[in-house]
Amino acid sequence: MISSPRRGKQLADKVYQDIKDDIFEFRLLPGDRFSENEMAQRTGASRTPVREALFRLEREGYVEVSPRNGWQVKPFDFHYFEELYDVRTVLECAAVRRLCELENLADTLQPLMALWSVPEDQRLRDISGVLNLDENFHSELVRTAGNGEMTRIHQNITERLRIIRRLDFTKRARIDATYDEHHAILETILHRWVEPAQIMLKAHIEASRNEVRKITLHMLYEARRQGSGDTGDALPAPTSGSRAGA
Amino acid sequence: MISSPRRGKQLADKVYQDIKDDIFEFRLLPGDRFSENEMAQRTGASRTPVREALFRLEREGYVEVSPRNGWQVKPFDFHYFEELYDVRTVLECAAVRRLCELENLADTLQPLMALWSVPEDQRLRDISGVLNLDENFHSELVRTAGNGEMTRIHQNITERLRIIRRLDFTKRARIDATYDEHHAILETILHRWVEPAQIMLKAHIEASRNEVRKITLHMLYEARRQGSGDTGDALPAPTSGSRAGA
DNA sequence: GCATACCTCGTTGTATACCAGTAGGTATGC
DNA sequence: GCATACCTACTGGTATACAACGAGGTATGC
Repeated sequence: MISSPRRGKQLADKVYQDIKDDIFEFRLLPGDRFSENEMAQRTGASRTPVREALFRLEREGYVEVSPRNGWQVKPFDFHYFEELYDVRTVLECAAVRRLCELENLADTLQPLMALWSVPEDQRLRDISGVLNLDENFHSELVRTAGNGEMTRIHQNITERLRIIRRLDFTKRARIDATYDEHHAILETILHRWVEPAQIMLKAHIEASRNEVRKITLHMLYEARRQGSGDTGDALPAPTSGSRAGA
Repeated sequence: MISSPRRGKQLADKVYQDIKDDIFEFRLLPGDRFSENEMAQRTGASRTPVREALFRLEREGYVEVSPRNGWQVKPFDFHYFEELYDVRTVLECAAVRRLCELENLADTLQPLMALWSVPEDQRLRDISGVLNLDENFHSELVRTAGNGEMTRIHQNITERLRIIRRLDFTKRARIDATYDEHHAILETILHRWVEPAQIMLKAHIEASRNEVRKITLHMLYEARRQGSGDTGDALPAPTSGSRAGA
């Protein structure tokens, strides 16, 4: 059994994924500071693979380094998330246009169609499952459009938004809406109605985005309530108890 | 005199820039292979900063590594460049739409307008100068639209396309056209005519892209003429004399 | 009590030493 | 002559040692 075609960087990759998971699971909180040595101990690796992992995470916008002063998990920047949503919308609308111009549209869209036209009683009900499915829908929409670079960029944005979409605590109410909207969007694309499909997609993303805005306001309120007032649009680590080590 | 606010990673940054320049100036040719030790000698640094630089270049798509088999400059992949052009067009068209919806449009666009409505006798004539200006026009168009993330992504794409746009040997014939088209696009945006402006912009990019296509065909022809026939869409290092070291 | 200067400790940045795996040449058996 | 198996040299991956720099605490002068 060949485990993977490229064996190199096993540790660095593992450390990268570990830290990223820690951030996504909020074991590392936005604002938390740590040093390379701490992280090396925490992950059991040496500084070299840790640094490589951190540099990748830095480029992807999850952490930042001050030259001789340690690292920190980037505080939430909601303005930045808003911008990401905008770019995401632009890319997906472009994908829709491209899809509508495809020759073998029906065949291409068939797999997605199958996923999203299941009868009501066979729909997934659990939140995280639907969240995954939803993410997959949008990714596939772009991927199916056929531009690899656009797919890569969209994937990157999706991942960066995931941390905040995971907070979407009111999602349960929107599960059925999600199924219906996705199905409707696909149908519209199948009819090659470009503008209507784009409008529907925009509205769909906007809905999800409004959830995020609610969370934003809630978190800002919480942060202001218990913290000092100097946190404009950033959410600091709530207490000093959220140490990275241990 | 404070040379720079962040002093860290001086060597790694320098090495990164050096290698990138080598690639852009074709001192390192697409397909060239090299090891980390060679590159360390070549740049005078140790492997650590060299590796950091290479990882960055890898993520940006300029080089690739095979685990225990050395690095190589990524061969030209014209399909990939085509995709980048597509994404670029999508982003810039979105920027145009956003610009047309701006409140203080005239003020915002004023600097660009000043640059591109100079009388004929004051226009730049040298190729590389106009190339820079042209790149700047498109970057500013996006930046002015106000989405930082979109700007960042667009900037990244622009840089990746630069290596091939530098080959645009027929540009001289298009200098006047470039000035005229940029000016016209700006005027159209000022009138808030979204679709016309987008169409003009698309056509403008398409023209530049056709130059690239010509180069593509030419280079493929050259590569096939002197190399073996197994290079589908990749351009290998022409001869074994293009060694990285020395 | 306060400001300032110094010193220490911890941080990242860089260099080097060590490890593991692979490609490719070479020798050997047929 | 050919195929196969081994062996070596070189690769990137990882760990560690060393250097330079900065923040922050502490002591000292006022």
